[in-house]
Amino acid sequence: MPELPEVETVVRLINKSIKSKTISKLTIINKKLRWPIDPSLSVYTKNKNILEIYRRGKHIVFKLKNGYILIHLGMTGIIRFFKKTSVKKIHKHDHYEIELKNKSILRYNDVRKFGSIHWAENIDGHFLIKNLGVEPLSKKLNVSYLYKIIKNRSVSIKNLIMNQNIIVGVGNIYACESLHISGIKPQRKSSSISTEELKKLISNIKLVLRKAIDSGGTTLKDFKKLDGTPGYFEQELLIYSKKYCRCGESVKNIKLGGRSSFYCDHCQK
DNA sequence: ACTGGATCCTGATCGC
DNA sequence: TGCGATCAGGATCCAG
Repeated sequence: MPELPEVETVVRLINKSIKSKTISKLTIINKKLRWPIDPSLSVYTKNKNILEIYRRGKHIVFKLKNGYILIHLGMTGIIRFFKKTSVKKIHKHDHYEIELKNKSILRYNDVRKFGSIHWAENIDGHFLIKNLGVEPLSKKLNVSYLYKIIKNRSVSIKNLIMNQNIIVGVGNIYACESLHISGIKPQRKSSSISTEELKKLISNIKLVLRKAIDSGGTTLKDFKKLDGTPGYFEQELLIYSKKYCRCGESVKNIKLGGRSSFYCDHCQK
């Protein structure tokens, strides 16, 4: 489910929803995730104040006084928010929950178990964070930064912009969309991209992500619901999962790095 | 150092 | 209707 805009939306909604800033307890329901959940998380977070909740790449970060909770949603991670009094039943794929002082609860559910939760005393040194690339919506993503990287790379440009060590937050859908709008075929070798094309690509990555955040903000209101299978940005997609391009040409779907890659032979060079 | 492919897991959907 | 194959918005690990 989650690329940068979805994670950003979830973070904003959590910030908006939670009234109490104190964690009363963190309970592990099923520790089997991408990495087994460290039981110490419950100890470190008990009765701690939340100083800040923010996003880094596709990670959700809870900053506490004594360290950080790092949450990744994987493919199918969902965070539900509810009052303790209204919900008690544990659902099949629930993995942990964070209870706040005022009895509201954030509960994590993940069908495919590709998500994760970690404790980090020092976030910058954490193995999931330390090698992350630049935030795409920041000024750090610019032509000179990316040109230095692409000029010596033979990997496809789509896989390159999805590489979290280079740019964070861009996943399969938004990679396809950005390349489509930029008129670039996803399978092109990174080194073959001209500076003109790169300039276009960078500004379109930013554009697509911003638009998706905007629409996520208005349509993802029901993220509390477990069945909140998101359809938010879907209506705005131009190429991902489409049969036909706007130009009328049928859309091609090839595998790159094992992922479906949609493009239009006519509109993308 | 870089690259493509296999891999983790469950459930929905597709084709026969 | 049933059943196996395929696919899913992620990212790590591993061999070459």
